[in-house]
Amino acid sequence: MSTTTVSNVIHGKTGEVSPETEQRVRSYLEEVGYIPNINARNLAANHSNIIGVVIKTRENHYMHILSEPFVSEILGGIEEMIRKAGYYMMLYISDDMADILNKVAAWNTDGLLLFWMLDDDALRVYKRFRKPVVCVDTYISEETRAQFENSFVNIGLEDEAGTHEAISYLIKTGHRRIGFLSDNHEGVDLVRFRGYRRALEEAGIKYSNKDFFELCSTKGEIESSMKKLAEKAKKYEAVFCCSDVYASMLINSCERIGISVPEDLSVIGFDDTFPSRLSRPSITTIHQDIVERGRLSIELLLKMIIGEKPESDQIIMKPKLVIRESVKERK
Amino acid sequence: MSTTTVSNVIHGKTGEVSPETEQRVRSYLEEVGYIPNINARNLAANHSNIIGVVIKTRENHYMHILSEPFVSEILGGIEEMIRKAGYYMMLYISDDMADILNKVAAWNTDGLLLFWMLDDDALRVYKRFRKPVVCVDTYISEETRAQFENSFVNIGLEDEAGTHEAISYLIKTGHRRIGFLSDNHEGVDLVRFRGYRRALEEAGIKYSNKDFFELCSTKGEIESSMKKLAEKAKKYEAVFCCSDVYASMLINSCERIGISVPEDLSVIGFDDTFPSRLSRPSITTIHQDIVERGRLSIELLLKMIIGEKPESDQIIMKPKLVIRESVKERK
DNA sequence: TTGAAAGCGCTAACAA
DNA sequence: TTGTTAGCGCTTTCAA
Repeated sequence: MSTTTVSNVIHGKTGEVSPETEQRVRSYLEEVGYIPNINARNLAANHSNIIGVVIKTRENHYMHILSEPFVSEILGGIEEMIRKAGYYMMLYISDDMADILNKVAAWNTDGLLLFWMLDDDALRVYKRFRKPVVCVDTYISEETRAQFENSFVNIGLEDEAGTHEAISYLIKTGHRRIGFLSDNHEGVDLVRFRGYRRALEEAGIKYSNKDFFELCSTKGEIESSMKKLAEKAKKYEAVFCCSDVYASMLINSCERIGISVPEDLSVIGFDDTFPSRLSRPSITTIHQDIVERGRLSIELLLKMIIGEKPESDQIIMKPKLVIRESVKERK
Repeated sequence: MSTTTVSNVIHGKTGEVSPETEQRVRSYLEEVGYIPNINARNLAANHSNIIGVVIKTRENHYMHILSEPFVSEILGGIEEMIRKAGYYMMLYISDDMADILNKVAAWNTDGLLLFWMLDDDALRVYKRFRKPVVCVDTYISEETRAQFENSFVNIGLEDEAGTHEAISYLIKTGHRRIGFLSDNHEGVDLVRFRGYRRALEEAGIKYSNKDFFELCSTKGEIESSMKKLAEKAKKYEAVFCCSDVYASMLINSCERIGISVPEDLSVIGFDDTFPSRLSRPSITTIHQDIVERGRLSIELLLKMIIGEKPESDQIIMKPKLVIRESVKERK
């Protein structure tokens, strides 16, 4: 009963082992309560069965990134998929690229899922890592993508079109003074902003910088910031919010100062996360299938890990408008 | 420049290395961009720098456990603490004890954080693991605790007293027909139920089995189940809910069938998670410092990992009532 | 202060 | 079909 034989039955390579031996080995394993040492296995096999999930955060955000409904929902899909495939998930949360790069290199996981990374940061990670990488919500140029040597897929969303649809719907239902609420002006939110601008332009509605409702989302300031924006909303007929949570918070702030939603102000959200259904009025929003997107990203990553080349290095999912109660038709 | 020397400077044992050599080693490390291989290190040193976080789930729950506000908030505190201490977090989510036991043994993490585990399941894990364990929200008998050989701390909450306070408050504000809403009847919720019963008894209010609002929280059924409970609530003056999310959902269901909160029905939640502030009316609830509890649990675990014996094997935190808008004084 | 060497538990190539 | 053996990259003991 040599190590090879034992190793073989452990890994189910029973074609190479006689049934009797296999049985013998199995009962022995059972008897001693054998548990493989994962570190040793990983070291020898040069893989880890770990998928690293990297989330780049902003410092001093008003809530921990794991509490963001979008994040917790997509992580749910991701975690489940990883677990069911027999892999382990390791979370790297950080706002520091150098830190991320080190951890990624040290652990040498089998694959990496990158959230909200900038174009060239994603590339830096890959240069260091040189194993399969899937990006979520990264706007990445074709030239950059080409440098990933087929070990890369970006899985995104039609943010521009989705926002355009939302704004067009507002315009169609009689709104003209429409604000755009966000806490930043880059990445995903920037693209959504473009969709907003395009919809306005197409309807011949002038945009002014004032129409950008810039929320300060840091810890001590978000409430007061939202309060100010609610005041400002008095002059508007509708506000598009870059997340359902912000939409929900805006509705509350408005109701508190006597602006009734949707009677006085229409509010529209994005993502169709849990809060949009929990809010009252429930929130009209742009739906995306978050859990499915999480699952799909892992599915793709897993395929690359076993050596399959992805069919395309970019998958862009389509969101769609879900009409609930927070938008009112105006004459 | 031998391996030992290099290893010594990496680990800061510079007492054993001459300054010149140290400098030489450091610049070499810098030059080649040295990154330690974590698996090799762990194998040799027989530790992992990983803290395992085990969450035992119920199958077919209406939302992924990571999306539960309580879970995501406490994980936020946990993740942050683990990261800042230079450790890594590995999540094991499962509803199967055998599975959990195997993973725990295979990975041989430095410590384990156990969520909502039953008394003897926690002990089984320890018997297998034999390293520091911290339990969160586990009701565990003194005899069981004694078997953990000082490598154990339970960090709980005064669930009974908290609920008692909530119910007493309802009674004081003029409510008598008070329901208790939960989706199970064990562990934490069972203890809360006892607090509810005690408060009723002390006020001389009779309890009937009908006063237990049992929510079916599985995927396809939660909405209809909540709807039924809202109907049932017509006969009540107040309902205590075992979570803020349920309180929020109940409020919505009630409003939809014309029961106004708090005018017709008072609703009280538990935990003081984000939804209690996001709801309208905002929810009167029992506050607990969730993030702090997460941090504290890791702090204790870390201490045990470096060999300190915990001062006590049980830390029970105190919740407190937060009065918001969902309870109305009745004459 | 430095270096040589054993060994952590496993995989996999190769030999028998 | 089974067994032997050389690493995987690191830590640590012991000798120089």
